[in-house]
Amino acid sequence: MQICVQSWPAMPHDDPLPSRLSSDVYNVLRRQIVTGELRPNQPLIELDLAERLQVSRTPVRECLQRLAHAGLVVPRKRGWAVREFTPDEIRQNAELRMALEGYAASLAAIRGSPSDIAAIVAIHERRLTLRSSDEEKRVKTNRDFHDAIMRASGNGRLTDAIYHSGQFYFNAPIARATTGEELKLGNADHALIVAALLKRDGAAAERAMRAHIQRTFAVFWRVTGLAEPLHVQPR
Amino acid sequence: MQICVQSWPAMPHDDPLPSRLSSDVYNVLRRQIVTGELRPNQPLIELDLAERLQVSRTPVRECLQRLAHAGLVVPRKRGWAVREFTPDEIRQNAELRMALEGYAASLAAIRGSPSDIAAIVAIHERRLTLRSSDEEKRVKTNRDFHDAIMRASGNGRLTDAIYHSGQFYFNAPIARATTGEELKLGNADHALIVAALLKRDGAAAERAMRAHIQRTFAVFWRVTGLAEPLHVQPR
DNA sequence: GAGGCAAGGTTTGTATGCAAATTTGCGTGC
DNA sequence: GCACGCAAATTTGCATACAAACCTTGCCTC
Repeated sequence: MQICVQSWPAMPHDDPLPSRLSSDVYNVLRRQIVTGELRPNQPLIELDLAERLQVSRTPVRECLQRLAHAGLVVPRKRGWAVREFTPDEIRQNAELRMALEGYAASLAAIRGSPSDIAAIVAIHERRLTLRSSDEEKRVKTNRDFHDAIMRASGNGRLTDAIYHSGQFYFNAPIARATTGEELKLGNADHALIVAALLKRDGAAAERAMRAHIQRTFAVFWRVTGLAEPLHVQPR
Repeated sequence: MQICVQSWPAMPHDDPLPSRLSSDVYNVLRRQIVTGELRPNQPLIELDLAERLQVSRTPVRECLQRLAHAGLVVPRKRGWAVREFTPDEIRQNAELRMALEGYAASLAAIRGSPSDIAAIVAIHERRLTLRSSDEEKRVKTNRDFHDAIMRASGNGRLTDAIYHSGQFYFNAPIARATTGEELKLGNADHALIVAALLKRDGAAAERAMRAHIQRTFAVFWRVTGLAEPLHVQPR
């Protein structure tokens, strides 16, 4: 087969099983769902997908099972369709991220090794020197920053869950928005998080991370023009 | 086919796709993994499973994809094996639950409807009247209690994530152990959570829930005889 | 002209076929 | 007795086959 893996915006949690076709199919379909190339509620016809990707139905079906488990695809009476995310579900996901990344930040502050913390600080400082025009680098260092904190938490399950939740931001037109303005605003928030980490103050780190994610999503609603659901602010 | 669905301890998040064979297979295999009937690291031979369950390899393969995505099964160079959970991974999962259920409790306190809260209180009080010998009812009301809080959080994504994480507690011999002593200690913890919910104090509810889960796992280590990993206490 | 029924075409859900790749077992040589 | 290597037997990964369920469409009837 010749699944055309053109270069695309790096995405977290690509899931390559050791040399298995269904894994390539998974990554391609996930990207197409997540970027909106496959529209919400669009029915997914196995044979169509198989022909487009030059594989048989078998890997496609296996991949659909995983997408369904990931929550990106929903079962219909017959077959599958791309899941549609309502604004409320996006809010719910933001809250999920606040729970997970907030806790990760708290663990990082408490038990991250000195070199873990140093790595986070380094990423933060590198980020401060970026020219505002270099969007790609900003996206990357932002991800690096959050990744480094997760890693410092010393909890792989938590990290997995965060990656998982990350699959939900991107649904058209979310991808563009979350990589756009949000990133310009982040530095002040990041500085607060870094300060808490350096003080080894878990509670402060958790608060700062939650506030950061919440602010990010406030931007998101504005940029996308979606109506912000009520109760984004839990406390 | 005649997958023998004998009565088993109720498990969260049975995942029945609308009338699909692979879904029954999924629930059976998940249970067998989680109860230890299928041992950690045991290779899963497709044809074996298919014959045991009286289905063909196709639904088995699809089900394995979902189990892999759930993290209960890991890919080998060739085929799959039951994932082995180390004590450290179990600790990580406990922390994940603390993050998720703690946040759910906080949301429930802040925005749960009066009837949501009343339902939680009712479950708690029913639970107080149970005879300690009635183990099955205790297990059930415990689950009801946690479920009701999740529901009161008004966040389905969070709820899903909690259910998901729930798949990991039970690995032999966990299931039996968690129905024993833990439950006796639970009532006092539950009372603290209920009090915070009634006061609509999100931060207190979150603290109480985290402490409850942590205590549960402290019991777990003792009962199972596994070595408790360091750093269970994050603050 | 509208509604219902039926027939045909899709599309799925499951089963099976086939070749490749890995593992197992045995024999041989050291 | 141990190690190495070759061959046979599993067992997978992918493809395809087949029947049942479903949807569409067109025709017939009222």
